[in-house]
Amino acid sequence: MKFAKVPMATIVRLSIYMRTLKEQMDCDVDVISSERLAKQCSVNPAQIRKDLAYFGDFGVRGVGYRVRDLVNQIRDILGLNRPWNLAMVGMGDLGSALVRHGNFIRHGYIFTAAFDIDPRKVGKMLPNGLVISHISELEDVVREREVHVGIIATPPGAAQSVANQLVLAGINGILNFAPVQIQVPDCCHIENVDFTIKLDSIAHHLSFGD
Amino acid sequence: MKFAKVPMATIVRLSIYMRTLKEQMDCDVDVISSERLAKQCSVNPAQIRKDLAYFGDFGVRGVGYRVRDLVNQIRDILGLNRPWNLAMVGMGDLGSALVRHGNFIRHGYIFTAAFDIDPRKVGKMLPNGLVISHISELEDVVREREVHVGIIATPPGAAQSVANQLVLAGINGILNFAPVQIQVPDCCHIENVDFTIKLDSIAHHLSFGD
DNA sequence: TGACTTTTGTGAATTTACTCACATACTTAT
DNA sequence: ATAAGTATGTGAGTAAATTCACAAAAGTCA
Repeated sequence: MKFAKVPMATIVRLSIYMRTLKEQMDCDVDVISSERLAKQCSVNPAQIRKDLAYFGDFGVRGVGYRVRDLVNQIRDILGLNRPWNLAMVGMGDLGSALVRHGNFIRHGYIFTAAFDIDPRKVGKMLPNGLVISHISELEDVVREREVHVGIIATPPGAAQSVANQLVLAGINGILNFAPVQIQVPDCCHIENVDFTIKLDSIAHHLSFGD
Repeated sequence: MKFAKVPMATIVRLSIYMRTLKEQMDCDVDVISSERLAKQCSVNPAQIRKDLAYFGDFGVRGVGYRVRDLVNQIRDILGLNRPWNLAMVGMGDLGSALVRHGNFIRHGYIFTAAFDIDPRKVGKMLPNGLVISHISELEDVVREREVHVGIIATPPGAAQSVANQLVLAGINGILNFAPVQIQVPDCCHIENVDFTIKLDSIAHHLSFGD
């Protein structure tokens, strides 16, 4: 195992590898080569081997990688071998859809809180049993329910203020769906999910080729 | 204006610059320096100047950039000076929320079609007047309504098949919300929106610091 | 007009990331 | 036991992206 600085891009790719490996597991594939995995993930085989080499020797020469073992290794590398509690802030169309979306559960993430500023929504129970809290209670509820990651799905204008409150409540990880650039202190890691930016890339591509 | 190869990352940043510049316009800011814009976008000022320099000289030395002009310039660079028609495939929770979401409209994108495989959903009219079509009609409807970009919000298992149909219908741009790696021919540009991957990055970060 | 301030545009330096190519190690078959 | 066949792990080479640092250009004010 080495201790060189790991590129951020490697971490992202590890997630992709894990997802693809899980699919393979479902198809009863026991062992996979970097070449085959690479094809499925649309990356270079050497890239995969190098990405994994940052963290140890997980393969068997002449054979490949044992799928189940590698999934577990990557799970450990990413820190997914423990529960992570999420809080959704902003229960509009998008926020509600995301909370209901099975994808978070499937990957081991659990919503333990949901907030909205609209008093009419507060108190309502979601299909998963979660009750919506008012945003004024954010700090208390976040601490009480040990929320690790805050998800922002508010209108753009409210996003920065919500982020501030989350940071104040001790949150160090934010997933932001609001289409604004949010400023957070260094202690807090923020990731943006911004589909209009992705659409813009597509528009550019359609307009001007590569 | 130069003709060097433009990094993909530059295109993504241009979207971010444009969004931030629009916010500034709303605050009646006429002129902005690369330094100030950089701070708001959390990038290096030289990065901004270099990104813009790929496409021309848009600034005034000693002054900065005229906000309104720069927004227009970036709009042209990204190919957003024309309408783009979208089709949503998969009208579950997420797909429905996205179609209702104001963010696409605000950026000039228009949904001209929506598809689902569930016969009970077909024929229903959405708030914006759009009627859901059955996925079997995808090719015809896509051509008829001149859809430019297909958005996939189906369950993972259906995503690849939907992508194939979209490509067959002549679509060259896909925005994929399904958490699977989709293979498309080179003629088609695909962007993935994958929030569990982003969450994994956050989990890693929370577990192991930087 | 000319000195001073500001901020762009950009070549050069640096940092970061990716790919190649091959020695190494493991399996299988004879 | 040995040779043949595969696929990993990695040093070296390549490519790409970012940041630095400063000359050039525009504005301001005496």
